[in-house]
Amino acid sequence: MARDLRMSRMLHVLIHMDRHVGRATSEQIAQMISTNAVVVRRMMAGLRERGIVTSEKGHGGGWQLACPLAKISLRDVYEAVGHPPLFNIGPQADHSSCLVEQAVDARLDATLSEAEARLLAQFSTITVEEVAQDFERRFAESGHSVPFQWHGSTAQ
Amino acid sequence: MARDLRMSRMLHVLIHMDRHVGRATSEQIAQMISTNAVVVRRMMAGLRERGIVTSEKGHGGGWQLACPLAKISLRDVYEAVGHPPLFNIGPQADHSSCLVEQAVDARLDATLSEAEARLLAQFSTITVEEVAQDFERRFAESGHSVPFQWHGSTAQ
DNA sequence: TCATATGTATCATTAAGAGTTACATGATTC
DNA sequence: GAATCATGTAACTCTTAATGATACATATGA
Repeated sequence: MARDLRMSRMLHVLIHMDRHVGRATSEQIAQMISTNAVVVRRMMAGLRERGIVTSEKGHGGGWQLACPLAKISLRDVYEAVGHPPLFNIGPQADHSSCLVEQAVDARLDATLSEAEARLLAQFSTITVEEVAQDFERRFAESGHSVPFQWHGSTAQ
Repeated sequence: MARDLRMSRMLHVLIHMDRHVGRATSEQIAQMISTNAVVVRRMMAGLRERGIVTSEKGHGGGWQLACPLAKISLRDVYEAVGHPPLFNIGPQADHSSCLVEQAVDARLDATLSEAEARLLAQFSTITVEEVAQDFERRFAESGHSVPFQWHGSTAQ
């Protein structure tokens, strides 16, 4: 399929939970990000394992933030969704006996690894709280009366 | 499928052509990199458009390098294979009306764009000739008598 | 006990790279 | 100029990983 959307989607959900909904069920979160409740549980399970959210079963259950957004970096979220491969390009995974291919793969691997380390370091410097403040700036500048909109958010 | 292998494969081919085979048909190149001749033509067509190789039809035809490896950077090869998407992660392509999602996507886009610019700049600093020399170092250290091996390379 | 919600296994769908087949076109050799 | 060789390209299929969907078990609260 296209790109891995999990990190983007989880950031979206975390900010909504902090600024708007508080506790939310998988079904409600699925509507926020236009997907299925099972997909939400799969992604949120990773966040729970990292201590970012908690879950409760049964009546009144659902998902809840376990720490302030200022304590969560983009890297935390990236790791929580299973640190999917960052790059879409690269050498073949299996090793070849061809020395030319080995040299090419080693160079590409080294270059991409360095870029990956830099990008992850950058992710570490950005908190979800900062992104939430980005949103609030956009809201203030938009003149909208309601900061959130998703399918069903006004009908309920 | 997994990752985009075109850049890696074309680097492999360019070094083989320069150091070993000179002119080669699509079928011969396909054997070098264990694939199909049509796949080779698709990739090599991009290199030809950028002036990196030339092609000739008919008897004695095939592909030939059009410039020294020292004049070709990894970025040239990346562009030649159609500058495929660098990253496997990122926001959705289509824009949302949700301001939270817009803020998240803008942050991710900005961070990834910066990382992309840095990586492409790094690609620009590396020539294919340097990678070919990496290979020659490996060959010298390996003690092998034949620097190249691929399916059929010794039987023919 | 029943309704609600997570937990999870299993399968279907989708998109993009890669692989394949078929055939047209051009170039060389005889 | 006919046969052969090679590229050029359209039109498929195959494969893989992310995503979507269904079914059902388990736990919790009313």
